[in-house]
Amino acid sequence: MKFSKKSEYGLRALLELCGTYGGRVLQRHEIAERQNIPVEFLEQILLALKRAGLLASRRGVRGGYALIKSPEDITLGQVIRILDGPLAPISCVSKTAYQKCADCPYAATPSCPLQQAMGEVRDAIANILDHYTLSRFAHSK
Amino acid sequence: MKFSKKSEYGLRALLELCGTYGGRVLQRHEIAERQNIPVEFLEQILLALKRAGLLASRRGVRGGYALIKSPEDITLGQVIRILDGPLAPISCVSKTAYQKCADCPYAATPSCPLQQAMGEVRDAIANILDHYTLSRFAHSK
DNA sequence: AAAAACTTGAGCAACTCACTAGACAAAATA
DNA sequence: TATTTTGTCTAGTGAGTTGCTCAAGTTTTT
Repeated sequence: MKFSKKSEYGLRALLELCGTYGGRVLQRHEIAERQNIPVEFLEQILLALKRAGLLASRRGVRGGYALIKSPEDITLGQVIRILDGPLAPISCVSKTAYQKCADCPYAATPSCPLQQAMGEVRDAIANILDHYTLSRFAHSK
Repeated sequence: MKFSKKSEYGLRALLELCGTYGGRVLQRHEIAERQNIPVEFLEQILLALKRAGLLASRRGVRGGYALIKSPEDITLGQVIRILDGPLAPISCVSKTAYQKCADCPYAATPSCPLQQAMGEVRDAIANILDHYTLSRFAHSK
C-alpha cells in the first residue's frame, strides 16, 4: 500500500517548479540537486509530466523545465495517477481503470463485500488527493 | 497503491470462516475451492493469521481452521496490516512503522508539505479500515 | 498402522522498482 | 558554421517483491 519513489520525486520536483512558476525555467540538475534526486531518474519523471501536459521544456543552452498550468489547477491526485497509475486499492473499484476480478466468486454477484469496503477507501483517498492542489501543497512549505 | 493478493485472499478466507464462527472448523481445501484460491498459497495466509492470533487450527483427520475472535472484534485494518504491512502511503507518516525519509530535504525541517498531505491520506484509510469489522464486512454478502 | 489433515521451510518464475547508460536532437553562443 | 549545452528517447540492469509450488515433516483420528 505504498506510493512509489517516482510519485514522491515527482511531487518534490513540482514543488520546486512551483517556486519559479511564471518566471524562469529550471534545469534538471538544479531540481535534482536541491531535492536530492538521481538526475537521470528525475528526467524520466519530468518527461512523463511533460507528456501529460503539466510541464513545458526548452532544449539547448538556456533550456530547462517550467510549469505550464497554474499550481492551483494541478492536484496531487493528477500527479500520482500520471506517475503511479490508478489510486484504487484493488482494480475492481477503480474509476479510472476498472477491471473485473478474475477469480473472485462475488464478481458475478450484484454486491461484493470487499468491493464495498475498498470502494470507500478509494473514495476517501481520491477525495483528499483530488482536492489537494499544488499551490496548497507548496504553501505549507 | 494496491493491496496484494495476499490481503485479498486473506479477507475472502476470513469471510468464509465468519460463516462457521462458533460452529465447525473449515479445512483449507474447502476455503480454497469456494473462494478460488490456490490451496498452498492460502495455507501460508491462514498460518500468518493464526500466528497473529485470529485463527486456531486442529491437525489430523477432522482438523481445520476456525476463527477464535468474534467477527465484531476483527477489523479489515488489522488483517491487512498482518498480511501486507503498514497502511501508510509513505513510511514517514506511518504510525505503526515510522521511518524518517533518507533523502528528503524537508526531513530535518519542522514541516514537510508532502508529509502533511500523506498524513491525511493515511488517517483517512486507517479510519475506514480500522472501523470496518469483519461482521459488517460479512453481512453485506 | 494408516490416512488425513496442518506445519515448516525452501525454491522459483515473473514482475516491478529504482536507477543507469548511451545515442540522438535541438538550441544557443562563439 | 562548429561547438557546447541542454533536453529526448530507448533500452538495459540489479535487487527485491509477488504469487505461487514442492517436499518433507508432525499431529490427530480411525
